Amino acid sequence: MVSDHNKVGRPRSEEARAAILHAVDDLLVELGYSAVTLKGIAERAGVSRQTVYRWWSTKAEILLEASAADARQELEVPAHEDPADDLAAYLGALITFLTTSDAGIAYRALVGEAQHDPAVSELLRGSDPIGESAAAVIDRALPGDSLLPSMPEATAQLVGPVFFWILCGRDPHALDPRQLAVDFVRQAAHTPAQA
Amino acid sequence: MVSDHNKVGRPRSEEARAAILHAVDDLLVELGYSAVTLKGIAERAGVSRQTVYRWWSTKAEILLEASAADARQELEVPAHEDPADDLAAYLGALITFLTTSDAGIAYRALVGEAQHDPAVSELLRGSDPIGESAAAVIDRALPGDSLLPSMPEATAQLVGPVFFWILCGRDPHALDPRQLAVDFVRQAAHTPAQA
Amino acid sequence: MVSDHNKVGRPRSEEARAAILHAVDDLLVELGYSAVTLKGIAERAGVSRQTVYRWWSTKAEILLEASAADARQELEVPAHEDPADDLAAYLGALITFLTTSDAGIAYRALVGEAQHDPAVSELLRGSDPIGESAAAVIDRALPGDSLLPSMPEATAQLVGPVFFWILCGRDPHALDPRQLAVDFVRQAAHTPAQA
Amino acid sequence: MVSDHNKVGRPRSEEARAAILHAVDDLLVELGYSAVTLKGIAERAGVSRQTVYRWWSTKAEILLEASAADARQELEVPAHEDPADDLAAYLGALITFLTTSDAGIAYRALVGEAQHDPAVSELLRGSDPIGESAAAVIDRALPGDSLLPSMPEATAQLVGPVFFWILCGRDPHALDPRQLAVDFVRQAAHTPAQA
DNA sequence: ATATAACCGAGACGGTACGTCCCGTCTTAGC
DNA sequence: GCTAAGACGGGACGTACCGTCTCGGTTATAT
Repeated sequence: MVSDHNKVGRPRSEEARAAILHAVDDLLVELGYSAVTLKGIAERAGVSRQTVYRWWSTKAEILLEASAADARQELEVPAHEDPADDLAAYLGALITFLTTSDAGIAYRALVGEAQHDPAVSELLRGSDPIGESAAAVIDRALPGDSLLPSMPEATAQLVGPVFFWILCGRDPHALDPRQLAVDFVRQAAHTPAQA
Repeated sequence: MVSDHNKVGRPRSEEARAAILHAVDDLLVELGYSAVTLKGIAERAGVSRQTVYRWWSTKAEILLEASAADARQELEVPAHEDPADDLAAYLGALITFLTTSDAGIAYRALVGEAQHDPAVSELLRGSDPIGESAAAVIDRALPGDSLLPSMPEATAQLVGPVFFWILCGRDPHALDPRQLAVDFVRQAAHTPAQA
Repeated sequence: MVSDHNKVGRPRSEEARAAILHAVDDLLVELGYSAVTLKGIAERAGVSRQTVYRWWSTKAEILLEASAADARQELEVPAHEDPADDLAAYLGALITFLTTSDAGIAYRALVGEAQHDPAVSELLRGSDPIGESAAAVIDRALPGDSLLPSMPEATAQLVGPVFFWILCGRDPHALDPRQLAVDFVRQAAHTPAQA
Repeated sequence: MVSDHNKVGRPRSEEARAAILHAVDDLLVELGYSAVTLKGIAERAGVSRQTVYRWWSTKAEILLEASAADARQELEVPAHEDPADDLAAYLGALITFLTTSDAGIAYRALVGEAQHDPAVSELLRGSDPIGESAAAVIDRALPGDSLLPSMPEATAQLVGPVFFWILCGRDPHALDPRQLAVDFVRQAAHTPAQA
């Protein structure tokens, strides 16, 4: 099969899809999450409202699709030899992501919405750029470690402080990624195997 | 000063105030944050819409006033002799607060809204039950510690993992407060004094 | 052109339009002008409020559209041979219109509103059932008369007394259309041609 | 009796009364009838809302009290020898009153309101500056005339054309008071005595 | 002198309509 | 069958004014 549309009738407009994803990105930055409306997205994208509804149900879904790939990419950091350096670089990237990146603003908005709306919470559970990137970097920096059996908790211990700090609206410049990384390494090193 | 109203004109109705705060609490639990409306609050409270607007600007403000005292109270835990026990008990209370308490649901909704709305973020910065309670319990469990110079960061390290875990919608039963407390104590014990 | 809608998008609902016009008519008679509200019209018509606002700006506009055709029809009277009879029949119809007809009540309400609101005044100037019908009947009863150069003033002289009498709330049964018609004919007969 | 208040308790404040009457006059001219509110009157007068409600029920009542005396005075015109001159002078004053005088604007607003509200209609029937002034001037210009038995109708015939013309929003400069007066005199002269 | 009574201002109260915005759905015509 | 356009019923928004009420305070007469 050479095409995956329904084979009958007009195919889905790829231009419309892209226009919508760009529009939602732009509007989020310009107006903030709560001022983004499906009506506004459609108008900005030069697309009819029905076309948006045909492919997505909520603005959260559109936003997730528009930002997920960017998020994943922005949280990939080059490797460092020293584990603490590696983790510190990652935490620095995480701080930048959560505070200044468009995709990060989208991500925070989605986490925020998830606190009000179980559907968004479910959506997010299927797409967890922070958890995945943190697991990857821990695995790289501290390979073969006894942490692995409890990796999800370890990722929470790594990113949790930064996440809490920023979502509570504190000044991100007061955070010291290197210190956090060092603390994490020390703590992890002594964690006994969970056999 | 014994009364804080303007002393001229009809005094504010304490009944209306209480009815509104109760209504917003009830509605949050029944309908969820995004389905709570100022109109609905007024109707549930048996109060005119204007009376709500006279004293609050947004549902976030009402919700904060309705839940702040409860939150503070629910995050106070009895002391334990062993520092790790003390911190573990606190983290257990925090998990319960964030996942099952009405005030905790309100708090999560507010943190969520703060990601969309800078005004709510500002509001929350002035009322931080988790940060305050965490600082208090650290100070109690690890007194005179070298942590004190960087207490805000220390609180983030203590509560961050739990906060991240729950706000991302993961299963709270998978968390082990005791293990998190032990990790925190070990990490704190080796933190060098910050000159 | 066979249809006057924009030809793109869903066409205007003729049912909604008719329901609104009927509703405003009914409500005017039941409640009186000042108790008619756009909200009430929409509810009575079983229509959303926005649908009313989409097509009209004020209740005056709706009322005018709802009553103009009726007014015009009610002020057409069969011809009489004798000019005084013709004019008297017209004045009788005018009295009935202004005091008992639904369209007449609407018309009086609009003239009343025009005293408060220049927009309504402007609206009425573009739709003047009394002036037009009076001009027609004068032209029919006293054809080729020297009145024609000053027809608007002549119509005012014909209908003015009735109009004043009724709008000031006096008893319409005390009016004698025949006498007024005779007076008007005599006065008109002697009016010199206006060169 | 030297004072007509209840003789016990604080007497009515004459300053408040005057301030209210001035305020309603000013506001009518500045904003137009429909934008005049009891709230606005009270604020402009520097008076509490309750004080207004204590003495008047509606803005129509206040407006009537504020303008009736002025209306009566503005419609008194010096006598002329020639009856047609006398009536023409009166009609000129009437046109000026209805189109440019503050009291006349108030009067038109009240007549307008009377078309919506029977209470205002009743109110006006008890205070009819145009009818009274017209009757007086007819009696003066055409004394002992056979018109007297039907004076109310005669006043309607005199003022009706002007009243209709202006309330329908036509250009008052197009009116010729002298011509109207002449027509009225001719018509009246031939009216047979009403047995 | 001191009640008592009616007034006054200020301003909160429940209520209701305003006009606007967005929701999600629908009904067209056109491609 | 998808698309753009746009009307539809619905409902919350925040504001304004309604008429009423409850305060503290003022100014009279009547004891």
